[in-house]
Amino acid sequence: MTSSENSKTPADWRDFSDDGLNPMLRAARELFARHGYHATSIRSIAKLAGLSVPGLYHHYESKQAILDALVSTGIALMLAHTQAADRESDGTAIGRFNNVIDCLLRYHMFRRDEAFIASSEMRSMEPDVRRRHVAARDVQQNMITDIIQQGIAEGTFHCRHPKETARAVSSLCVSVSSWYRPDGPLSIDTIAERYLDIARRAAGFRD
Amino acid sequence: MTSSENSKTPADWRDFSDDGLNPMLRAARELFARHGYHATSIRSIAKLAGLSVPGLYHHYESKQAILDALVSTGIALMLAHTQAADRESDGTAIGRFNNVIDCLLRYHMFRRDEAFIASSEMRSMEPDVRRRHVAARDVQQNMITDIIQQGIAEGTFHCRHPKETARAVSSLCVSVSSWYRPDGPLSIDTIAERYLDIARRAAGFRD
Amino acid sequence: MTSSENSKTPADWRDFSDDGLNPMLRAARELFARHGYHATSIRSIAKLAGLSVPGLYHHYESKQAILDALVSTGIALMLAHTQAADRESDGTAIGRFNNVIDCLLRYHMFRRDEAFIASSEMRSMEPDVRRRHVAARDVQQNMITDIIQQGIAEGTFHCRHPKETARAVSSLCVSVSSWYRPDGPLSIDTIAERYLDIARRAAGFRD
Amino acid sequence: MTSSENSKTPADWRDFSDDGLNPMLRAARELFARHGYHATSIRSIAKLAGLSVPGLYHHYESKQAILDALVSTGIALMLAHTQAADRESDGTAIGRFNNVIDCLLRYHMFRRDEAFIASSEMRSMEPDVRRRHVAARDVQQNMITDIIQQGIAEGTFHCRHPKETARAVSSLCVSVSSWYRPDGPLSIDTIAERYLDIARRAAGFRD
DNA sequence: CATGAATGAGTTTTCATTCAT
DNA sequence: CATGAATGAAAACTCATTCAT
Repeated sequence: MTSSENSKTPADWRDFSDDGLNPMLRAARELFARHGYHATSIRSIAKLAGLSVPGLYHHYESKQAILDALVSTGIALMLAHTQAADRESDGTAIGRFNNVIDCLLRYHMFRRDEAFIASSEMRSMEPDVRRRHVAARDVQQNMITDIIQQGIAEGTFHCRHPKETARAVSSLCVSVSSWYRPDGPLSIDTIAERYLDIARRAAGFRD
Repeated sequence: MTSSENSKTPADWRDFSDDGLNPMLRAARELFARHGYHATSIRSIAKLAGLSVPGLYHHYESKQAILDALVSTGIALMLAHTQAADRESDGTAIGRFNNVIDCLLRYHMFRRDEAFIASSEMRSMEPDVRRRHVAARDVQQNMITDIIQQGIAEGTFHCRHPKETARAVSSLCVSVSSWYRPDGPLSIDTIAERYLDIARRAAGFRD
Repeated sequence: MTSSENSKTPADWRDFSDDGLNPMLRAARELFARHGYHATSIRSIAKLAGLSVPGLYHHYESKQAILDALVSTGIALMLAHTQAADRESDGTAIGRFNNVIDCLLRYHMFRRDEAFIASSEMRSMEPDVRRRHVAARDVQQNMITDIIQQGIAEGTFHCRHPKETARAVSSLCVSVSSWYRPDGPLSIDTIAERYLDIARRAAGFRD
Repeated sequence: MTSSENSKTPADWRDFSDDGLNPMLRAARELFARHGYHATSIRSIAKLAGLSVPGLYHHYESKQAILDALVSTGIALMLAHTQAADRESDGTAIGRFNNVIDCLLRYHMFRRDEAFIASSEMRSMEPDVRRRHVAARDVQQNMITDIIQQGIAEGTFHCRHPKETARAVSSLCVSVSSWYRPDGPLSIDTIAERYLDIARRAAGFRD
């Protein structure tokens, strides 16, 4: 249920090519993203995954467990990659910011569907599951707050409300997953570059 | 079904106090926002609205019609207010930007639930309904793009990609509706001020 | 609710031109004939009749009462006409047969819908209503049995089972209402002539 | 869902003893015949068949599908038997007529309910289903027309309008299903004999 | 008689889930 | 793991009918 790449350091934090999902989670991802959790039936997931309904239940004990697994892998992947991006930066606030936000933007494009589900189906999660994912998201947000605060201390970022700014920057990255289409006019590289620029300005960066 | 404030110029574009919704739409708003469209039953809407299921059907011919009515009034309200905010500005790019984004932020807090539903339940809308709302959202987005382009021409805004920037600014405002809580630590005025600041920087404003 | 022509002797037993139905019964007739009693809603009857639902209830206390009224008028009309046809015959078995069956065939074409409903919606009638209509149908059937028995006595009809034969002849007439269409290739006169011929032979008439 | 007897030549065209229907179709047959399609609920069918509503849906995808299956088997059975009866005749018009009409009469008594439903619920069938059954009925009618025309050519049948006559004869057989009761005073054999006699005369047979 | 609002009881259908094989 | 059968609960929606105005 968990691909090896998710748990520890990824070889390259810019690379999201192997999605490491089994056919069931892949099916669920497609359907949850297209129709939403509640509008997706277990039968349709099983069908798209190419197995029977009891076959699906053999792997996941409930529909909720599928959502959980899907979002868990997604968030773990996001954290592992952004943490690697952070570690591999030059350690300055702007270096960290560039790496982490670039990574976050890429994640929300390469893994558009997981990312979209993680943010749009919070309401559909049972309390426990929800709490875990909210906590994971907070870790991500704190990472950005921390970077901005470091930048303020270093004098390269100029903003008065690091927490609000971090949330705004985070929202910006997340929002990309709701409109990005692989067949759109701009490449992931181009979008990442432009949005990183916008994020940097939003955070009050001046060189 | 349509409050007088929605159709024409609102008396004060900063004022969203009268929601003008009937008990049925109010119930639907609460439930759609809390659980999502598909997780909300007609029964529960009727119950919360204080009438029977057929009583509800007497007013709205389907669940979809309720969603449509709710989102329609919401978007009409948003457009009417932001357009008033635009008209009542000093006409400079920064004046327009300040007014429109301030208005948009306030809308997404005062009418958090309608706004959230409008953005999160796009998938749940039938093609026709969806098309209408996508079109309305585009009008809003174009207004921001136009302002930013004017700012570039006037030399007060410095950004290379007005369309992307407008989308980012718009996303920022929308995202507020997904975390704002009336009982949170910051007032609407404070949040609006801080986010407007962030948005201005994101758009490359320099005075 | 009852047209004057139905109650007593009709001026001409061959003439079914004035249907004497009010708009409500006319609407019910069309809809019951096309979709069946249970598949027809009170709302659709009211709509087609051009009045409101409570308006319809002002005239008929229930959907069942509408069916009753419709079938009652139909059967009364049928009986009045066939009895007139019988009275106006020359009194011989063949004379009576010719008149009565001709009349019956015409009724089932001119009043195709009422006739069809009367036979197809027996199951939809409440016990009391049903009993009354079954009784009325029996009167009609007995009239034919009586004629055939007279014919046997007179030596013009040759059949061993007058009751079965009467039922067969009656069924033949009723069945016309299930396929006859005013815009079909044959005129009512032609069909009446041909079917009367068949009926006469079925009853064992020899001249 | 399909009994072996329906598809090909029945061992004995006079034998309709094995109805080959599963409990669901048997329940539907009873209820459709007694109350009509629209007055019968899926719940009542499931209950009479001894299973739950979703259990019923596991086998038939809709109420319409049940009607279709029921009428399809019925008509297939009728055609298979009458065609066998035709084949096993001596090939003369009167031999064919005797066999086919005898068979048809027996079918409409032994399978009174299916036969009655097939003719009374045409209106309740969706266009496609309806078309298929109308076509099947036409095959049956054409068989009779063909026999009568052969009889005219052979000089044993004397009638001027073979098509109308065939329809009348067919109607006669069908009508039996609407009044025959197994516990009535006459046996199937007796009724078949008497009605065949009437039908022969109606068709203008003279030996 | 029209209008508008309302409702209890019902409809067909689908859901997530289970279990025997 | 697949198949086939099954189910309680609930979904959206419609019905005939009523009543105040």
